[in-house]
Amino acid sequence: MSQTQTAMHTENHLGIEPTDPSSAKGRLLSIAASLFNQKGYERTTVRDLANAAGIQSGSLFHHFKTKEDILKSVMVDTIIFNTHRMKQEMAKATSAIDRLRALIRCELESIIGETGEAMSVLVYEWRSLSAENQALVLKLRDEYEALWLSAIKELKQDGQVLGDPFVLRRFLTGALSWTKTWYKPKGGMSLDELADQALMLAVKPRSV
Amino acid sequence: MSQTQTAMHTENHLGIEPTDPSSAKGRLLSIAASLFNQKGYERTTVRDLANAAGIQSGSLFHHFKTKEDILKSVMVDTIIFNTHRMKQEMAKATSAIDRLRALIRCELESIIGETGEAMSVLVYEWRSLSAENQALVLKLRDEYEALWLSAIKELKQDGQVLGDPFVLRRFLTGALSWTKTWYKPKGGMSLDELADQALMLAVKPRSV
DNA sequence: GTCTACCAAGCAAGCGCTTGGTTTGTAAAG
DNA sequence: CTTTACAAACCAAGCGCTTGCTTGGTAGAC
Repeated sequence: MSQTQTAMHTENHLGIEPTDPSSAKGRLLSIAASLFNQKGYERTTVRDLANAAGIQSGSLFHHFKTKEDILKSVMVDTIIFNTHRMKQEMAKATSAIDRLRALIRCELESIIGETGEAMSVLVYEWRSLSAENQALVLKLRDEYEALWLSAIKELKQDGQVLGDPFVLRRFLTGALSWTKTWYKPKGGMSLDELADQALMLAVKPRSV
Repeated sequence: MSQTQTAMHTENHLGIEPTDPSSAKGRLLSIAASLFNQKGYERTTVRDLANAAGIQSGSLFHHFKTKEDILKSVMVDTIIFNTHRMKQEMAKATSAIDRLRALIRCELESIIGETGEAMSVLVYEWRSLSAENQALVLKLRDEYEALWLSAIKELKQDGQVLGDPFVLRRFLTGALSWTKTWYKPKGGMSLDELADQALMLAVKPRSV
């Protein structure tokens, strides 16, 4: 099941290892993320996927049990990868507000950067998962969300944010994920500037 | 094409009339909105729709040219209806901040209230439209968005909002549409309280 | 007597997935 | 170095089913 893992130590609390991106399976997952993002999961056929990968449609089922298994793998890999990166960035920050800034930057990076297509799939193709796979993804998400809530609650205690931390996190989830539909890095605004505008939403003006 | 329209004057600047909700066609649209929202457009078959309506699948094509025509009608009707309501509420507001509050309340109402299922379809099933239908919906959306931008720009001139108005509107779009996934009216928070929390995001604290 | 709303039946195309067999990469055995 | 062994990766073909949609016809309303 698990191939030789020479690189990063990216295990999560459930003990699930991400797929090696340079393996054949990993290449298929990145193609799948791209197509699922462009056309949607249901509109993407196994023949589309195979065609983009340059193989026969039946050969996909050597790597994955079902089509849904491909979708699940895209989602799980993305969460694990981004949770890992976020933890690393959080550790570097020194103040409460820097921690929130790091979270916002990481989330924007994951949405707009290289894992962006997979992140969109994670948000938009949720309903196409079976109940069991939804539960699995949800469990992985919990770890990710816990990081956000602890950072916001810390700011709340310092009196630097208004309103309910849970509500604020959810507003931010929506606001940040939606950037995918309109933000273009070449449009004059850098990702850091975008992150600062988002931070402006969350935090009281006098404290920024 | 257009049946006798005794009720509301809900024409828009493109001259498209909404479907009468009490007609057979209108009933089908509300069923379609519900199923498209639950299962997604692609996963919903014409047989599912017909079954929920208590008719044969072929009979659907007496009312709509294609399956996509059903999706388009759901979306167009929803935009026209909500733009109309928003204009009415805007006219009642007396100050700039009240106008923004009215916009937020209207959008939340449209997302969480009776048209909520259709609004979700509008956001999530965008990709399933052909290019021509996407352009049509986009044109209707422009009128809706113009209302938002004028209200935010007015506040910006008074110095009551930070950051770029376009960016702020887009953050709000995401934040508000995302409420669909988590907000439950029975959970203790009223829609007005939710709207106030959203207003808190947009406007400087000292000005609320 | 025409029009709207519907039914019953089914077609052609496309779907996810299976099957049995072939190629390719790797590594120990001779 | 060559041979043998074996699993991983893939192909070619197609099965059984579901899909959106069409067709020719009928019941009831105004």
